[in-house]
Amino acid sequence: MPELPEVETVRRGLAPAMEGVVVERADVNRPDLRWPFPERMAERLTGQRVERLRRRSKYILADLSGGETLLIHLGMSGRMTVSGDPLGQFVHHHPMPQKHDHVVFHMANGARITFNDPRRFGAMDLMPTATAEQHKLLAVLGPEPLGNDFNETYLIDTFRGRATPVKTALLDQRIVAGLGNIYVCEALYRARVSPRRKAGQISAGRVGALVPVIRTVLTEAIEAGGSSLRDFRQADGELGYFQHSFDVYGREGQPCRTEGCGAEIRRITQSGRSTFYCAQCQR
DNA sequence: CTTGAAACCTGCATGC
DNA sequence: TGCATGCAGGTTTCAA
Repeated sequence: MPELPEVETVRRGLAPAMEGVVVERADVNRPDLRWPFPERMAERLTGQRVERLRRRSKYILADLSGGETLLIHLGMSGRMTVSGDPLGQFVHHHPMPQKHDHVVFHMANGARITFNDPRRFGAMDLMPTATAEQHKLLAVLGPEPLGNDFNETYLIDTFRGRATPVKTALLDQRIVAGLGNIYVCEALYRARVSPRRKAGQISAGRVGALVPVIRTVLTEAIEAGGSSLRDFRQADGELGYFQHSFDVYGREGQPCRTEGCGAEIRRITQSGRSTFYCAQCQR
């Protein structure tokens, strides 16, 4: 499910309940998600204070007082829920345990963080904070799309000579880390670039123009997530999933919203994923 | 090297 | 009602 904006929203929602707070207990209800949990994970978390919650791409990183960092990935269906926060920012009491509640963190401030993931494509791992960036899963990632290393020059250079469709290229986390199927479709629509176009075949000017569009699409989504954070505090405490208004994603057969267009949004399959676009506007 | 397909797993909507 | 099919916001691993 979650792309960069959703993961950032989860991080921001978890922060007030977790940062500076000791993990009193961790319930690990099964041996693995996508991979086995790290050795003695529950014990290694117990008694640790969460110093800081960070995000890298779609990963949440919790730096712990003992020098280790907990890495969390939500996969396709991972969800985090906060309950019982004593400040009353979240749901007051704890919900009934649900199917697929795989890990539960009991915080010393009374907050309870529940990780639920039906498909179990998510992951957790522990590593030394000092070398976190060298973790196998993080080392292969390209630049953050909202960071300075992701710029016009970089993208033009990286696309040069590539035969792969631009849609597939932007989905490649080694090129830019954090975009997923929804926001790639939305960004290409806004940039009026056809998802079928080969990355290396697009003019430098149009490739460069993708950079600010990607930034805008992600930033707007993060802001929408921020609004949802304020709203759901008295709701169910689930973080990260908020009301989206997409221009193309999931709108197959519906009219293009571009002024004076109205063509039907199409769905095609590219490297096994659905792509939504307007064949009229995107060239 | 690049590119594409398969694999991991459950749930839900749709159609017969 | 059951059952089969196809789809889902991700990423690694393997094959070509």
